[in-house]
Amino acid sequence: MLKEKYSQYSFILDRTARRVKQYAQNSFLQGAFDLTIDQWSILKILYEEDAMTQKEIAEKSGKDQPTLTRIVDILIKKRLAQRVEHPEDRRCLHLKLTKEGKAKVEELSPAVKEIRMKAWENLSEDDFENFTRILNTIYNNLNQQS
Amino acid sequence: MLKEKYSQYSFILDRTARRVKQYAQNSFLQGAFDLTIDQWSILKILYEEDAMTQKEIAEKSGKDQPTLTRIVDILIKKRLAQRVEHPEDRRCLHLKLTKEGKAKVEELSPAVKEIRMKAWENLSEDDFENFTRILNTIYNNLNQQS
DNA sequence: TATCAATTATTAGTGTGACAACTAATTTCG
DNA sequence: CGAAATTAGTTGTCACACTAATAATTGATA
Repeated sequence: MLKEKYSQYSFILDRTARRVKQYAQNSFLQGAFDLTIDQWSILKILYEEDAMTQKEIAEKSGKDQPTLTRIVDILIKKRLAQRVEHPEDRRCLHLKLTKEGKAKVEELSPAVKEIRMKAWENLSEDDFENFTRILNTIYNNLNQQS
Repeated sequence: MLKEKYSQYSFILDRTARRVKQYAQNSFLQGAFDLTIDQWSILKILYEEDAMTQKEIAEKSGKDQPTLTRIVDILIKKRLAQRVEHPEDRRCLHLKLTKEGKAKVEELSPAVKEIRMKAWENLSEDDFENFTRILNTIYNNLNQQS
C-alpha cells in the first residue's frame, strides 16, 4: 500500500470537522442563538429523551464525563436544564430540560437543520451513505479495545 | 430531502475525527514520542519546506495564527525549532527546524505512517478516493466566503 | 512625505477535549 | 457484617480552536 498517500487523510478529516463546527458556530452567533454547538448537541439529546444520567448522556454524545459536567454546568447557568436527584441511586443525577430548554430546542431545530444541510450541496445520496459507512468503519477500526 | 437524516452527519464526523486524533495521540504516548499530534503536524510541514513564515505554516496546516503561535512556542521550548529574523520584512519570522527537530522527524516518520494506516483496515482504494473527495467538497461548501 | 490602511505576530478570554486524581455512594464478596 | 472494588460525578491541568484586540511594521496614496 502507498502509505504516504493513505496516511494523509487525517489532515483533511481534521480540518473538515473543524470547519463544519466553525460554520455552525458562526451561524449560531449570527442568529444570536446564545449557544455553542456542543451545548446544542446536549440539549438535543435531552429533548429526545428526558431524565438521563450524565453517564448516559456522555455515552450518547461521545463526550467524556468531565467535558459533560462542564457543558451541563453552563446549561444550568443558562436555565435550560436542571439536575434532579435520582430516586434510587444517590450517586446519579437525572438531567431534565426546563421549560425554557424545551422551548429553545423547538425554536431552533429548523434553523439548525438548514445550517447542517449546507454541507451536502453538490453531493449525492450515495455519497452520504458511503461517507457515514466509512466514518463508522474508521471509528470502529480505532476502537479503544483493539 | 430528508433533512433529519442528513443533518446528523456532523455528530459522526466529529466523533470520528476525535477518535483518530486520540488514537494517534495514545500511540505517541506509548512510544514516548514526547509530542502531540498537532506539534507533529507542524514539525512535518517544516521538515518538508524549511524557513517558512508562521503565516505560511498556518495556511498550510489549516490552523489559525494564534494556535500556531502557541504550538511554535512549545516546539521552541523543546528545542526542535527556532525563530529566525526575516531578511526583508521585520514583521515576519522565519521558522527553521533545529538539528534535533530534523532528527526527530526522521526518527518518527515510519512509526507515524503505521499508526495512520490502522484506520484503513476493511476499506478499499475506492473508499479512500470517495472519502477524500467528499470531505473536500464539504470543506469547500462551507468556505467562509460563501 | 505624512498619513492611513493592510499585514504579521502576539495576547487575552472563552469553550472544549483528554487525562489523572479525587469524593461520595453503592455493590461485591470474603 | 465489613473491607475492598466499582461507579457517578467533579475538579485540576494541559493542549487546542476560535474571536477580538493590540503592537509593530510595511505599503499605498493623497
